[in-house]
Amino acid sequence: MDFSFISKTELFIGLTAVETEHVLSCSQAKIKNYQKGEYIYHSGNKIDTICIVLLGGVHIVYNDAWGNENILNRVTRGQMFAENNACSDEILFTNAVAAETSTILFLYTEKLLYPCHAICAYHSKVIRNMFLSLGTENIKLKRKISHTTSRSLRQRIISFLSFQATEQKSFCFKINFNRQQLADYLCVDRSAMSNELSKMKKDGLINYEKNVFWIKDLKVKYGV
Amino acid sequence: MDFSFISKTELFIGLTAVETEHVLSCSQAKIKNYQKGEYIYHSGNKIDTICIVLLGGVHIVYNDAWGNENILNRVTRGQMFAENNACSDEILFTNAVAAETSTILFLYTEKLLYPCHAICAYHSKVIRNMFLSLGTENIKLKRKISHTTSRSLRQRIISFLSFQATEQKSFCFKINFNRQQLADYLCVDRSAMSNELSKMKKDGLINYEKNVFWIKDLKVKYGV
DNA sequence: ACCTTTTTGTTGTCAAAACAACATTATTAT
DNA sequence: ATAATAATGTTGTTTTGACAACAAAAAGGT
Repeated sequence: MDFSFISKTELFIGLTAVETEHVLSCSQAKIKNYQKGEYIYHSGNKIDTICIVLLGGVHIVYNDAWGNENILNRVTRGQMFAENNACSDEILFTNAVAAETSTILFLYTEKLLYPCHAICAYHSKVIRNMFLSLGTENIKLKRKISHTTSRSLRQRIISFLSFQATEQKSFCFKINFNRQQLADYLCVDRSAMSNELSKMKKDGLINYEKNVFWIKDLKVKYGV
Repeated sequence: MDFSFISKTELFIGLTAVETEHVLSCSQAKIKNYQKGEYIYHSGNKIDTICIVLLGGVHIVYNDAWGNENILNRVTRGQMFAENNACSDEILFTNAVAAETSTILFLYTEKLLYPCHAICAYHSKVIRNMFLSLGTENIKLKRKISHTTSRSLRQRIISFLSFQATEQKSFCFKINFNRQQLADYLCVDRSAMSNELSKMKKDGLINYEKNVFWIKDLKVKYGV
């Protein structure tokens, strides 16, 4: 393992190669190789490791429930990914796919971020709480951004509903927003949104009754 | 200080009142009282403390460069605020104002989140890096959301330019996006944005030349 | 200097979505 | 049960901003 290189990445800045090696060994870091196209993680799952690209490149890919694909980001050598999910208990809403033959370093949050010698157990718990808080909030913010970047009202709704389906692991699910709250969340007008929902129902894309929604028309592939 | 209460807040979950007291004393936590309307922090500054509301309530307020005010959030008893800025080196883009007579607990990030006994100094550095990373990302995400929640193109531009002015502490500043990048960031069409910029120039709100912008006409309110 | 490519600005058209106003259906209280 | 209130759906009008197509200016290369 190239500790010198790793010690220059964002997470290990300030540590020497030797110190980095020490941390990695006591954190049970793991390395794995991926062929182009192989999945590193899948949307809908939870993870407990931070990932760093040692070789190659990774695409962070978003797939909605109707199968539309969108590459959100390309992560290259030295860059970290999945760190927010690794710090929270939220499910992933993207897939990570090797864009080419790649080597990925996996670091267990549990080992890496919570001091190994529990000298100051109180602090350790506070640190844990804080990471959980920041990580979780980050995920929620990213999710909101991903649901509101589309310029079209229908796409925003699709994005939101797709996530609900993923989260609840079912194409039939209940949402916790009322219409006004959902409109606010998606940054759109309530009546326009209601109208668009009607149209989507007419078009056979979805069905709903009150706050229960069904995603239909799934001839199109879903989530791989 | 009501350690029992504090031990039930997000940051101290899992700690007993006694453990919480221990952490707070070794973290040099400070308490301060505020009258209604007093500022707890100001937009444009940096902070090194996490804040928790012990009594009263706090408004997180956003002011754009033209003076329009917008209450983004109300933080009540037991809730934490400013934690992301405290974990990053980014400037605040909101003000925190006491909504009523309030008591605020200030916790130094430095003392609180980096273990007091430097038994495992390597880990300590990694933790620091990780907090910096998560906190900074958080701020950037929030900033983007705040610039894109407005439904109007002009308001989005105003929001973005206002922040630039705050960040660069000047009503004349250079932006690091080209037009296409800015449009992507604000989730709008480039040509529509260019057009709106022209109109804003005609309306005397701003002036610009290439990537240098001036905010003008600071008396006029907009978009009320 | 010249040509090529990229970036930015301008204009007109059109569709999408905001907005307004009201109808209908739930929900809650009395 | 009935009235009152809130939430949701529907329709028509108006406005905004996306989109397309092109012009002008700037940047980069030879």
